[in-house]
Amino acid sequence: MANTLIFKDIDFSDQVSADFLVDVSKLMKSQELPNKHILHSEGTICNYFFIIHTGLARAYYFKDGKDITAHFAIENSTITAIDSFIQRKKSRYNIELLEDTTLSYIVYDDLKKLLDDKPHYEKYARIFLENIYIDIAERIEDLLFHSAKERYAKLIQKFPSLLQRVNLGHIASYIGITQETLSRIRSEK
Amino acid sequence: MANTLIFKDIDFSDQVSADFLVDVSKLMKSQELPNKHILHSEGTICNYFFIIHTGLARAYYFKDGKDITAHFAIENSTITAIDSFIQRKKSRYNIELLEDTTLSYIVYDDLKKLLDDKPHYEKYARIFLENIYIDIAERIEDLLFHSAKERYAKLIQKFPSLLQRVNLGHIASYIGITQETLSRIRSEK
DNA sequence: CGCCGAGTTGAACTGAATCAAGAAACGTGG
DNA sequence: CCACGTTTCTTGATTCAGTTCAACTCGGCG
Repeated sequence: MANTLIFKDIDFSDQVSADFLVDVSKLMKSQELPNKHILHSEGTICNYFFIIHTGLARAYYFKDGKDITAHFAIENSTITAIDSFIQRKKSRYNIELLEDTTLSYIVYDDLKKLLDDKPHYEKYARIFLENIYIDIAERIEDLLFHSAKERYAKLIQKFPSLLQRVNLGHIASYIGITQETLSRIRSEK
Repeated sequence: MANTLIFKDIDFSDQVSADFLVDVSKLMKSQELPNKHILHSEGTICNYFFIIHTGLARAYYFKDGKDITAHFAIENSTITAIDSFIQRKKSRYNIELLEDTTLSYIVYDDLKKLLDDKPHYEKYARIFLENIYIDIAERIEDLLFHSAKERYAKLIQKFPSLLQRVNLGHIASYIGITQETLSRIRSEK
């Protein structure tokens, strides 16, 4: 059943009750969208929480004119303009598809209503946030203590397919280095 | 009333209902503890969530033998070994007091029981995590795009008192630079 | 008085950025 | 299916921020 896979990427589904999955599923809509499709544009409030079933998306923003990737979402991963989705204010992120993609999404107001109606579901929102918090804390340590080469190696280990599917420039900005440096790292091994 | 200040540091109290604060307060215990007191030691599971009323604490860990500060908690701030408190596994963090401190704490099991008994309180746990997530995401951007000098300036702006109260070595490791570099930054202005 | 932790300063080194120029791959229209 | 322009990737030379290692200063405090 596809629903049980919804949160696979965040090791979440095993912590979620069946009734929650059923209720969420009812609110979710599916779509197939082509490569390069824009899921969200900066400067607007993001009202969608996306789950990628097949394909690939990335969240990015512009820093001093440079395109910086903040997040990749591969199969069975989630993506949203998290700043905006949480804080209900204009987002600095854009989200685009990097491949033809099938995805589901839930609308913020529907999710909010569900959580208001069934407050015991808040627990799962909490667990989701706990998980992404632990993830992001790991990334900080990565940036503080690992060299460009190590960060690249870790990324590829975690998402082996990314290298074949994504521009080097996007990977480079994701791990906080320039494309030239990434190119050199790749060539030396 | 002290309770309404509990979560001041995370801009949280305005989002919390009075009944939640009352219930939490009942579970909290207060203590006065001296400078250098160890609140938590690495390798153990952390069962406490601390709120600093007066004084100062820091969470730190050892990386290649070096003492790295991960978090400071000043007045009205919260601190715990977040990895352990969330995941219920041994922590890599130590938490120590840097000044004589008065604090309150809540025990994990009590908090869990409260959330189980009154699931609608989960909402506040969620909001707390949303807030610290946004904070930590900001720190990532800081590390990616700001120079040592800029990171130092931002920290001092955010916590002006820290400079007078904390060793330079702790501040340096918190912003991801060596003590020598921090010393040079400080001398040049 | 002498020690000790904390902070400073200097010199050499290094990982990665920047700038610039080519090479390869890609896709779009004829 | 080829040709051409655009985007992506590589390579080289130079520069720079920050590290490392080492020595030195300063202010307390037993």
